[in-house]
Amino acid sequence: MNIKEVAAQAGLPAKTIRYYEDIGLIRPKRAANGYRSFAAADAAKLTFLAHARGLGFTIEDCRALLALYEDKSRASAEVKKLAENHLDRIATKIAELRAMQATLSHLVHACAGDNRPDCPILQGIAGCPA
Amino acid sequence: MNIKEVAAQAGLPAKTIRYYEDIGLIRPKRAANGYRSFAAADAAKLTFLAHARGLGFTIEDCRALLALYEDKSRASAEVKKLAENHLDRIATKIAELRAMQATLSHLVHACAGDNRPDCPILQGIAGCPA
DNA sequence: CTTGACCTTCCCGTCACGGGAAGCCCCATA
DNA sequence: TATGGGGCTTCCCGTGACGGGAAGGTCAAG
Repeated sequence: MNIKEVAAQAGLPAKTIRYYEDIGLIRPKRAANGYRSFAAADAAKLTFLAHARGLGFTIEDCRALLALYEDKSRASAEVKKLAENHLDRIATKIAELRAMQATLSHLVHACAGDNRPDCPILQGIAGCPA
Repeated sequence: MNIKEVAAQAGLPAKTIRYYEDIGLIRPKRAANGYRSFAAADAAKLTFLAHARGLGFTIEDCRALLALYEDKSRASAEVKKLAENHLDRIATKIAELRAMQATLSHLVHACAGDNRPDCPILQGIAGCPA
């Protein structure tokens, strides 16, 4: 399987797959002409990576998850810890965004948005610490 | 006012202030010894920038907002448009994070987290497209 | 034989800075 | 006066996770 086909299967750009090889997440074999030759196991790893990245895990998290995925004897407690830490990060990020959203939508609501030069949004940004 | 003092006032690292000068957001004068010399107007701009960045605006948004802030004759409609676009981006980002959160917390809930080697989280990542 | 699609490596650009080196400058204290 | 310790300057590299694009090899079809 060449790179384009595995890319379509995994739902990743070819560039990303080359990058994943660069940083050691996958190790596809090479054909005689130098082309990467992906086995079914490579495709499965790439699909796994695509999903894990889609869930927002960092590359280093993905590296750890992939190692746990490959090593069937590992306990699931480690996986759960990684996932729970990531859930914490997601929750924190959502809270930050919601704070921004609250402040900003308040300012937008106070702004008439007409041709008057004085704008409550600008004044809010200038004066309000968040 | 030297850089450290204005940094404390604006709530920004000195490095960030130098960077903002590099990319043309501010233009502080220079003292005879080459030190940056910040006037009150510079401090106000930096405070404005710190708040706008705190609300999640990109640097280029901040550049536009700063121009509008400086140019008192501009209409507030432009500001409102920028802010509303940013609110859209925030809402989109929150939605993405919430989708990740939903999927992942579902998987975590299904995982006993004990010493058994088969982990629903790993299987979920391997099999589920998001 | 040529064309066009595919593949390769390599290098630079992204965004918004942070770290750290090398080297002035200024003030206070011994 | 020497010296020490900050503070200031510029400059360059690194971050995360790739994307764009150049230069060039390879393959299948017509």
